[in-house]
Amino acid sequence: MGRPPCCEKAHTNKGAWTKEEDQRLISYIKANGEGCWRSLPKAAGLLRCGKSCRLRWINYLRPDLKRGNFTEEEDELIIKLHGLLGNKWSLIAGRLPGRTDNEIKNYWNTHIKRKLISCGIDPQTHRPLVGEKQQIGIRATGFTTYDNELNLDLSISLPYVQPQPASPSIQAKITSSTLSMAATTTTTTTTTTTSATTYGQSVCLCCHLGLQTSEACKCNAIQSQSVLRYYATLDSM
DNA sequence: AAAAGATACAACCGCCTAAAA
DNA sequence: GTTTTAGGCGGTTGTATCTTT
Repeated sequence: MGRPPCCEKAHTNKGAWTKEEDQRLISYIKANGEGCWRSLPKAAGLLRCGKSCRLRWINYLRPDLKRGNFTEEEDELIIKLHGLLGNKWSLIAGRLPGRTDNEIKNYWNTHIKRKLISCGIDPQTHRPLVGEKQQIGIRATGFTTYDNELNLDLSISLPYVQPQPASPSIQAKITSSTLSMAATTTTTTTTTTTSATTYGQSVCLCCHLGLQTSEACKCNAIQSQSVLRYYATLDSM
């Protein structure tokens, strides 16, 4: 009973992929597209399990991968998204075209973590490390600055759509979205920054977390800054 | 120049959920 | 309804490469 396994574990290769294996995988997916990883290894003539093929393709072979160093903008966006989402690497990767969750996770652990710690910021909580407050700037809003390099100002927003007369059905759709984040990055915010009034009543992350009384709550000061912001409608709470 | 230590990242592991048998 | 696996995810490890001593 149950599904048969996709491969015999004893007869699958492990470890680093060879160029030949890569080539087989690429050719197969080019010809047949991504699909059933379960049947792919056999069909492509690979002695690998489907899971391994999927990982190799997604993290390394996909043609739309960016590779190369992360830009300052990407750094900043990762930090902001991490502050909002935590270790949800796949969600973070979804906001960085051409980057994979694995790549971002590695980058976070090897670069950004250290960068934050050196700034006196706890990489998990995004709050000042104990006894480090004097080393960093604390803005009047209550948000921390990273030696004036990074802005962790966070709020939640719905994806931007062209403003148009809202029909009742559209309004219903909009308000039913749950904590959907704006598809805006620091590289695209110049044209897609969403104001708090785009979809009616929205609240910032602080409100969402029940921290309305916090100094960090800036619901009333969200009008026109071209930084990444997130909003969620009250209906979605 | 060699050894030791630090860093970067590809790949694996284990867990969870949904789907197939 | 139950069992088993695929697919997806985050955490961790192994190892090649780089830097420091």
